[in-house]
Amino acid sequence: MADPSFHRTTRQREVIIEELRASHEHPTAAELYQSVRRRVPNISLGTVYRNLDLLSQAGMIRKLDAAGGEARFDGNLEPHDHLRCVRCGAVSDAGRTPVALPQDPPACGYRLFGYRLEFIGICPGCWDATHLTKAQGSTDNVEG
Amino acid sequence: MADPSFHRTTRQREVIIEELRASHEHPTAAELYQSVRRRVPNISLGTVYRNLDLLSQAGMIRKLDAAGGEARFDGNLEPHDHLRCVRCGAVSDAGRTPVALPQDPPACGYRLFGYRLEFIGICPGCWDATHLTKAQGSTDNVEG
DNA sequence: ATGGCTGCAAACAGTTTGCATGCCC
DNA sequence: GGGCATGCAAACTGTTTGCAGCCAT
Repeated sequence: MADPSFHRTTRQREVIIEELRASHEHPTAAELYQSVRRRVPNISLGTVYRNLDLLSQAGMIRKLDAAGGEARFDGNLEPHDHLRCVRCGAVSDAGRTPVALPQDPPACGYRLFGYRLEFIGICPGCWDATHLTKAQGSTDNVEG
Repeated sequence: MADPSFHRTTRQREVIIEELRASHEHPTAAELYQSVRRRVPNISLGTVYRNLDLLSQAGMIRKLDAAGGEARFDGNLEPHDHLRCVRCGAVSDAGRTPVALPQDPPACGYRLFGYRLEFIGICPGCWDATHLTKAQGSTDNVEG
């Protein structure tokens, strides 16, 4: 968990990066595992996790948050924001909305170097589902 | 997980809300469990989880994300942003930085109703630790 | 009294880790 | 050849859930 300086180039690692870069769906570790498995059939889930961890610490991929649930990963390093569906947890890309870092943090004392902006809403699929069937209202509380 | 209309008033529930409202530290479920336990000694962790879930679905508290790790909870319903320490995971309050919701979502089709803004950085404590001892560089990748 | 709520503990899901072996440098 | 990386599986952590009894309404 410490010095991330030197890394070997293994087939597993290459394919993991490729698949993640190719996907725009912000896959979970398990999802990525499935797609990588098609090209490296006997890769193990543990290896996927180990590499995702390594790569995100090396700054080669981004790790997204998810409350209690599964982490999602993003191969797109361009600064950009996300749209998250409160209903199904899907994450879509959005452009970058510029936000100025707080310059005069009264007493926060934090060294800031970035921000994470996520728009909260309901994705088209879930919206339709809700408005066709009289669906249930399981909308975990939203911040905003 | 559905109809959040009617809830009873139990001592456990009251204390959970009170402790959460009183804390400005965005405690995890386990941390909250500890502080509630001082007033309701034989409450169970399961009850804490059940209530946190209920309350957040009722909109009475906020549930914060945490990648892979523990969820944190916020009793402050005022719209506000957060400062998150990449090193230790601590979460502090920040004011509200106004951000306009994307008005012309080209093809996103999302129904948006809020956003979540988190400034990423290193908290005073971790910063000091890093600069006193030649600490390790475990900085999970940051978004922004 | 009635059914939502609780404590307890077992079950789960996602993630991490130890170990022996394999393969990149 | 040396040591990082892998596959496998067990271990862990955080969270959820089934059940029998309790208590607010």
